[in-house]
Amino acid sequence: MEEKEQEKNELLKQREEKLGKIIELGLPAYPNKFEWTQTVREIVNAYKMKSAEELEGQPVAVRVPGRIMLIRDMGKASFFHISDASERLQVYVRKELVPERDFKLLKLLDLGDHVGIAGTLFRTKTGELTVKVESLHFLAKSLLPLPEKFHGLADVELRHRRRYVDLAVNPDVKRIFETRCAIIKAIRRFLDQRGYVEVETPMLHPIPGGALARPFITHHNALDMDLYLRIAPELYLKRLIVGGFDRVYEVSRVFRNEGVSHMHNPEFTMLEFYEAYSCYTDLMALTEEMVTGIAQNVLGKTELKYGEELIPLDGPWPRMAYMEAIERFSGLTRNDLADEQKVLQEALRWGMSGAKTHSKALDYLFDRYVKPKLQRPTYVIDHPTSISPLSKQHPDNPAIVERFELWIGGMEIANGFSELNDPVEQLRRFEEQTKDRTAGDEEAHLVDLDYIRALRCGMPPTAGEGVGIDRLTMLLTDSENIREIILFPLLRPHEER
RNA sequence: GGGCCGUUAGCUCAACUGGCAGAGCAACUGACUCUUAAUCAGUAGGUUGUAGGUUCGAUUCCUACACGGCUCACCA
Repeated sequence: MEEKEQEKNELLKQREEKLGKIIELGLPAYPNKFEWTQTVREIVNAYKMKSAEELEGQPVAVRVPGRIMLIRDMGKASFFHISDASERLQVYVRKELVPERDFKLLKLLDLGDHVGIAGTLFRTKTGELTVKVESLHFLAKSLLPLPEKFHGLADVELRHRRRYVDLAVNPDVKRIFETRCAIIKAIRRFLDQRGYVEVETPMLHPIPGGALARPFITHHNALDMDLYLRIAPELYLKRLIVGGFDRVYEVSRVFRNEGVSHMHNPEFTMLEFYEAYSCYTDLMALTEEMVTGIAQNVLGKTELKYGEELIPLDGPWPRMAYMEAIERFSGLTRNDLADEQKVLQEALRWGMSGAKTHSKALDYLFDRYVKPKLQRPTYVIDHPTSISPLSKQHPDNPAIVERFELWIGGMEIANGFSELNDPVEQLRRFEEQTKDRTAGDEEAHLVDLDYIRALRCGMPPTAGEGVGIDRLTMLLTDSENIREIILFPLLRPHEER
């Protein structure tokens, strides 16, 4: 059994032997520190435009760490590339130019090893920016080989299971996550400038609320109580509005115990923000400014390429009432849509499963007919009250609410509304939801009596909004699968071999 | 959860109708002091996802299972 293991890991054994020889050279196996002055990316950015003559006239000394990605050994001289997972830099080692021990070290290096390079910049005769090495420093060994230098790691499953390898060999992957970071930073900057306060509210909820979704259940031992991983921070943020934080936001993880797909990961990141003394039209204007601002900031332009589509973000973004949108794209008349039987039939014809209510069936038709058409930024507004238990009704029509969804590239990017602040009406809505739940709708909202108490204390007129950071990132990085923009997406565990 | 497709060397992929499991890269040995996926000569590397079945013989056909991709259903 053990012999078999050893045979299996021949590549591992070879590299362990090389590490042994490196130790024999008197070098530490895992040194603590390399004093560096520049990163690979800094060097490439700063000197990529400098000519050979400029580099020769004013020699640039560098000390740069990196991982070996490619070796071209020619006996008494050797070229290799080091990488910081963003950029690559060529390095040239010549036997007569480095200490004897460094040259011996060179022969013991493998693809994937971390090294520190000290030397000066020059250009080879083919024009590539290169470091002429004066000393070579061993930093850490890669005992397992990196994937092939040309194709890299292509297997999607392995890329996501072993993100560390994916990142190391595929520079575009690191770029996507840098863009994700830039998006979140731009959002914070945008809201901070407008007087928003960033807050943190509980992730462990005694009553899950703020969205229509099934929660994850967990348990607190000392208190012996079940808790739910939050499905939305909404109800806590509005409690803060009651308390006098007029503008709050939270960027954080929410958890929904639903299916997994190219658009859904069980944990994902939401921005939610609430602003007192505003209504939903104010937030539509704000969102337009924020999203175009982020695109400008992150991409340097306001036109997106998403899959086959070219999507200009220029405003003003059209607003389309929910019922009118269904009418327009389904070809059904207003009277048809008012007829519960007709709507149910139409939805079942499309493949809706199980018994559903009139409004659920309408929403189904919306997904089927309208959603794919909403490539350019569009606000769908004024949803039915029955599917919006936390939104405020129109003053002149209680059947619909002051709500909007922002659709771009066929994806729902944001959802906002004027917040319902009437505790009596809110309790009535919760009780409606309870009926749905009794009828078998596991996603229906639960009654949160403490939230009702908060509303009774008086919440000012307020508008609030949630933005799916993952979807926004997909849009801005032209990613079709949510797993491309989540570092460690949920996967079934796989037996290690 | 349903349907379709996939899983072969460390990585990327071949293998016709069932007939000795192959290449490139990586690795190893050697040559090479400006290379660009360096080149040249040689070597080694496999329980073909797992478990059964059919067959003289299975990477190939059948069944089940595991994991993944696409898609449909539900959700953001």
